[in-house]
Amino acid sequence: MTNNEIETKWQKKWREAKLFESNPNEKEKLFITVAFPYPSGAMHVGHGRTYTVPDVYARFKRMEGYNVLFPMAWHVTGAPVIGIADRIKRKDPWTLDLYHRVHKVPKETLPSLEDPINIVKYFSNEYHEVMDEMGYSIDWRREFRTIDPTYQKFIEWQEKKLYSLGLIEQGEHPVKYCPHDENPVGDHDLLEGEGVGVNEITVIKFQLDDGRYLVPATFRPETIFGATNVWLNPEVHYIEVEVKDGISKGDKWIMSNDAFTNISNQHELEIIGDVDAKAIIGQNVKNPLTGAPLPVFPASFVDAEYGTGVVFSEPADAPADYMALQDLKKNAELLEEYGIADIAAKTEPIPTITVKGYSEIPTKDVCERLEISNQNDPKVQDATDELYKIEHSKGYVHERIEKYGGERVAYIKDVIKDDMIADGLADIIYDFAERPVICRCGTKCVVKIMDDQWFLKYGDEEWTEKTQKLLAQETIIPEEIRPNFEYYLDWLDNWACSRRVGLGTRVPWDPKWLFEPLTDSTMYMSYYAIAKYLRDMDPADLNEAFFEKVFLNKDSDEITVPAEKVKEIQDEFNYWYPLDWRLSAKDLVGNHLSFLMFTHAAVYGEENWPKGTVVFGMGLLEGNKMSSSKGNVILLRDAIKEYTADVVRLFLMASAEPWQDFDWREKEVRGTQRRLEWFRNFASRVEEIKGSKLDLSKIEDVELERSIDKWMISQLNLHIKEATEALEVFQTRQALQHALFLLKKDVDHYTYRIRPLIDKQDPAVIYVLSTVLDNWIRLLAPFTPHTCEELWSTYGGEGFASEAAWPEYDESLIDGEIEASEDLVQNIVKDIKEIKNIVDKESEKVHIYLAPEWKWDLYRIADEVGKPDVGQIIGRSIKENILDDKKEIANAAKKVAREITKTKYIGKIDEATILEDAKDFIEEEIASELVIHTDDSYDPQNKARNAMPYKPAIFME
RNA sequence: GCAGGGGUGGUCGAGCGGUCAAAGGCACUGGGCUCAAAACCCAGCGGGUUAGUCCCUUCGCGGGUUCGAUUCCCGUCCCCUGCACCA
Repeated sequence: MTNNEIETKWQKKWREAKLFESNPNEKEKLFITVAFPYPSGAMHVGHGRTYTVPDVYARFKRMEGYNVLFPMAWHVTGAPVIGIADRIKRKDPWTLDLYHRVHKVPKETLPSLEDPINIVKYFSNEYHEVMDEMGYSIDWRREFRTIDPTYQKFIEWQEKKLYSLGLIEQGEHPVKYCPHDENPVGDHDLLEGEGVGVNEITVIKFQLDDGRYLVPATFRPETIFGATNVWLNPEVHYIEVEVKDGISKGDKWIMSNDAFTNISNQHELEIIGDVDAKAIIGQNVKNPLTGAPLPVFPASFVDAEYGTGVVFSEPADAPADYMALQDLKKNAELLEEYGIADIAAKTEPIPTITVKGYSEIPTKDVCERLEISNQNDPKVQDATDELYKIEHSKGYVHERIEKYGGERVAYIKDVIKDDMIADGLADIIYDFAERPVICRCGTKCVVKIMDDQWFLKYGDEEWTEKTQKLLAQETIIPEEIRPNFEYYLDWLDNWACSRRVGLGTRVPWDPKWLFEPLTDSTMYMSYYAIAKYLRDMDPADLNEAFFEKVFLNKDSDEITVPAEKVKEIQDEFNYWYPLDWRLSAKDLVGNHLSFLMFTHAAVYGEENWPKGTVVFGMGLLEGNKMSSSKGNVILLRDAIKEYTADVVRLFLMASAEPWQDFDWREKEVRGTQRRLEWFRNFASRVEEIKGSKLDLSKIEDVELERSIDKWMISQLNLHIKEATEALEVFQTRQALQHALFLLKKDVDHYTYRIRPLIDKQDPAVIYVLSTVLDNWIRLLAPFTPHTCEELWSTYGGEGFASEAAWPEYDESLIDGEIEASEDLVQNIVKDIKEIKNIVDKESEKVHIYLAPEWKWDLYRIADEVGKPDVGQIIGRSIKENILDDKKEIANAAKKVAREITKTKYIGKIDEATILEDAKDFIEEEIASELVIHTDDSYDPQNKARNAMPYKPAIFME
């Protein structure tokens, strides 16, 4: 049988034994969940890590005696698959290639993915299979998809609950939007413009004499006091529109045709007709705040696509305006064409913002310093950035300006904006911070205002406070990210929770909307707890009254389910809740994980608040970020075929802690594979050494005499202890460091040490190795369950390894003296070898001298003093009279003072016995005869006085 | 910009007041096993020096606290992640 076949065999046995179907019982429960996948593509090794961590923990806890529930389901809600299906339907080559080549969907299956439902079905089925192939200990009876009718009933209840608590309200919101798809778009829907923000821009209304408005858009409403003119670009197509809604209703605005495309998604606008920019240039508009007449001038830097395509000029603080004004004054042809020579000559920057380190006209300083030549010079952007930043943070409104003069820019700009809006002098539009923003369908995106959007009020103060309380009582792993959570909970504002397009559950009180995916996934752990009942029930029975009773114990006569059934379901919920651990990736801290906390805080009492959250890092592939869309992934299924599930699991758990980024490097994976192979070989070697059938359930007890045997048992217990403690807090890497790598090192050392006994069927060796193996199989069972089951059954373990008891360590067997003993032996060997290396002549006999009693006293005293204080050490030693020769004491004390900070003092050890015990080994290692002296009766070269505790003196003859 | 995290040897990555020239892996070097290779085992892996020693340099950079700092404090430079309507 190949290793892959062995794995399949055990998966089948587990399934047949219903090993992971968890029902309430008298044991202590443990409920662990991990963010369920959105199955829009194949599972890769990055996902593998995400789901292996909870599995390892679940298996570990099961072995510790807990009744563990580890469920799984499919988050199929949302819009992305709609877009994917659409692109497959349109035969978009990039998408087809991605799904065929990267996600490995067979060619003949591809056409069926034109239906979004089939995409999520196809991949959730695949996920399920691959999770089985990975050996996950999931209770599949609780599997569901988020569009199952029963789940939708649950979501309806949940959201109505929040609605009734006043935590959902209606409002308006700007979103990135694709006019072609008629749907808001997220970053992953974009061809270009990922991460581009949406900015709010103030539109200031400058009225022409005929009553129409030029409507420049600006980030800097405070510079309105320095406005000298308005710019239009004669090359741009302008139109006149009538505003049909909002605070500017009835206004007639002039803007660029390109701007209209965007703004018409935010305001209801009616096109009146084209406008000839040339006819307006030269006319005057009125500064809405000061009433001053301002001329309209031509400028080429004006971008038709940005804002409104109209710009007001503030040459004192906007470098582009300053340069455009300079350019205009020099351009006789233009001045003549529009008959604006006189007025242009009179137009000068007006000091408006004062900022330390700059003159009254900061643009002049900057443009001259950067040697900007004209308005289309790319350096204009640098100048603008510099001034915007410095004036925003350190600028003040000029003293000459009434009402706002002397105020900080950062503070007053919003005041000025709000004042103008209140007075009907300004309005708001939204635009992208950068362009272009292009949808995957190829259409340019716009900013649209969704005005009957539903919001979850995560900005609500009381709710936030309660959620902070929930967070405070949770265990967060790693603890360092707690401040992140605290920050996010406060920062989160109202969340648009409804969508028009996608898969999902309809808003019960406003069915044209669907709940978006981050909203219908905040409480499903509750659903898991009872899912095994609901799957066979009639959705019609799952009314609000039912859920209120099950989750919140509220009685009602509207419950249609038989009372005893309700009771059973309710009991199960109460058994599993609260959730013990929630696991999810780092990038969900600011939304999903926080939302989960909000929802639980709102709906449940403290007794049902989640108790712990674990946050994951990302996956790298040979040092590069893993990404399906870039094709830079290894599919989990391929990895299993290549290396087996156990190797994949082991590598993922050993290469990094869960919250760190791991790096899938083939070379290291191969190394892991060899390590596991070594472990299997070790098991068979133990049987070989025993010389007869190995039965781990019947290991014969042996009283250990040799130090090295005790040492091995001590190390075993130490590693069990360390691994257990690490695993308790999800440190899978640290746990494996002990449970596999360091233990292996020690076993290597042990077998090396006892190698002359290896084929002598020494009872102690057999006992030690059998005991190691017995514990070791169980220690690794959570990580490499298939291999461990196989070894367990081969070598006589009882029942499933998955159900065996987690190894217990015996603190009393972890023996510092034994450790020190072995160190002593190793150091002697090392020292002798080193001396042999330096002195090139061969020696037949090596004498070693042990430290006399009084030096041990000295060491003890130094340890009591605790710091390298030679005076104090000598003083105390003399007082205790450890030796008559005070000079000797002083000499040794100096040495000890230095040593004491480098050695751990564990008390006196019986060096003579230890060395005698290891004499054969040492002699073989040094290839000489060894003579151990406890006194200096034979000491021709006077070496004995060098002896110190833990460090005998050496004389080579 | 705001917030959070981080800079360790050829490399990945532990350590977070003394036991640290710094765990473990990988790479590399020497040795064993073998006809040979892989695997496996032993040893070395900053520099110099030595009867097992000691010295110098080193944990981004510069200061400080301490008998003692990779570990604590201050400053400084650099890097990564998140900043939303999206799974």
